[in-house]
Amino acid sequence: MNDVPATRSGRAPRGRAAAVGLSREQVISAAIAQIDAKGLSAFSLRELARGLGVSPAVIYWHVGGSKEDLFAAIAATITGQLAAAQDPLAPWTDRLRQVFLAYRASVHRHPNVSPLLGAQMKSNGVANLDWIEIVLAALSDGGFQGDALRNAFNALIGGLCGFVTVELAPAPSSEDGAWQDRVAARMAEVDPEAYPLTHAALPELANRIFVLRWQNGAQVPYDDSYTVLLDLLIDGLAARARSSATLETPEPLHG
Amino acid sequence: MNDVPATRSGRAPRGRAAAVGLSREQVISAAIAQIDAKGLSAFSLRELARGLGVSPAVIYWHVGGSKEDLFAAIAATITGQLAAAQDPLAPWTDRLRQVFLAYRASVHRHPNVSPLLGAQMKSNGVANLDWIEIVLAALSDGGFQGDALRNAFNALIGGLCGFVTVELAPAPSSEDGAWQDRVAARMAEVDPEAYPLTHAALPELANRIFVLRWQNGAQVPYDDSYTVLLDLLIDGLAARARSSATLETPEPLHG
DNA sequence: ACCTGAACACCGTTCAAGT
DNA sequence: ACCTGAACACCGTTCAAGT
Repeated sequence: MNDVPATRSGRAPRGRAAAVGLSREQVISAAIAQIDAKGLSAFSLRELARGLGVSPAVIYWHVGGSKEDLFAAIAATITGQLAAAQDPLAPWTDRLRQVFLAYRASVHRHPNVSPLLGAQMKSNGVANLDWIEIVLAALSDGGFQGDALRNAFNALIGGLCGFVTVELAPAPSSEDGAWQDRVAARMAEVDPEAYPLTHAALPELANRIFVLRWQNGAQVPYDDSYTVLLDLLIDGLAARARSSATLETPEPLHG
Repeated sequence: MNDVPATRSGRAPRGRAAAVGLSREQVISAAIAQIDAKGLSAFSLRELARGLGVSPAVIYWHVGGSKEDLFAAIAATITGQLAAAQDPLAPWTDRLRQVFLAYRASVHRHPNVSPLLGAQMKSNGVANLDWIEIVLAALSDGGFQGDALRNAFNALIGGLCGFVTVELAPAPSSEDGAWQDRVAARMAEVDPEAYPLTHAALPELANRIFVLRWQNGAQVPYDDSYTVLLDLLIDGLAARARSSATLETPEPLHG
């Protein structure tokens, strides 16, 4: 509603503070920058403070609580602008498609942050209401109510956000060539008698399917697989919506 | 093939070692037990060593490398028996259903370990080949080849394993009632003007859908939502399989 | 209001040394 | 072969104290 204050209190900093002049937003975006650069496992509050040229205690003052709170704030920042790229006049199926394509795109902009989104509930809890409202509205327009609405919502969020989480699961400490080599070597040794299909698929699928890969979705993105998943879900929901006027207990006709 | 050795070398331990007599398997299952009991964030190698009454260095000796290697071993243990409950004579759609129901069930047996499965690639890499072979064989029987096979495989694994990962995403440090209260309070304050559908859905959906919840799938499991996701995917794949004899470049008719 | 500096109780990992 | 004990370089978090 009002101007975003540059400092936590909204007043101009004075004295020694002016020389540092840190805001909560700056702390958060510095944290994102460090995670982008070095990976989540290399990130620490002390390293963040060092990068900002500041005492470790400062982080706590600005962001409050604990490391978990900072992570939650980061997650909220990244999923904060999902509602923007949304055409409210499009058919409900298209709106779902848009929103979940936007979700994946925004996570791919900061792949190292990904574990904070799908795999930590505290970050989940902050997620913005606009996004939820869009998904609920679309499903509602599709005729989903009650249990059917709940299950459709969960299947979409769980399946699609989950896909992105798995896609961007961090590999062992960045640039650990030894691990990549070992994975590749193990794949070369797959027994063609015991695992004929896996063996046959390897030349074409190695490093391009989950489980049989040594790089994650930041290096080898799964765009078309995600599209297939999205289509399967949305087409399936649309088919169910068509097949029954109301998907849950129908309203009484004269009530 | 041969007997599982009680010690790393396969020989009986002598001297001081006999009094401790630790095996790699014992270390791993002790680790799983501790994670089950206290959660992944409370787990540490030193705490594990303390629980075993042993020096921290022992863990490294048995499991090799680093904490990541122990985590990978834990993941492999948990996903290790997926192939067992499998009926190879069932239709390919049923085989897929069985395997992914078994996957979720086995992760739910150790919900606190869940982040190691979906959200860490090193654990992924070890996953057992039997499982992959089953999924590839089923899809192959369904007629999928080439890119269609790859995308179907990724959509299934990413969507379904991802769902379970999100479902079991750990909540803030166990028993943090303050956080749960704050989430519940925030939900009660949702503006009915700005978010009409979210507001209307809250009484029925609070704590039963992703994002708007304060407990994870270990306390509030999403069985039916998972079933819906599984049906959407398998039914969708079956429909695509029917609609085209071969899904990829067809074999020449007289080759 | 915003920041420093020191302190506390922990980590993961390595390595010489024991038996 | 298997284990101990000590050591190193780090953490997250808190708190009195400064301006």
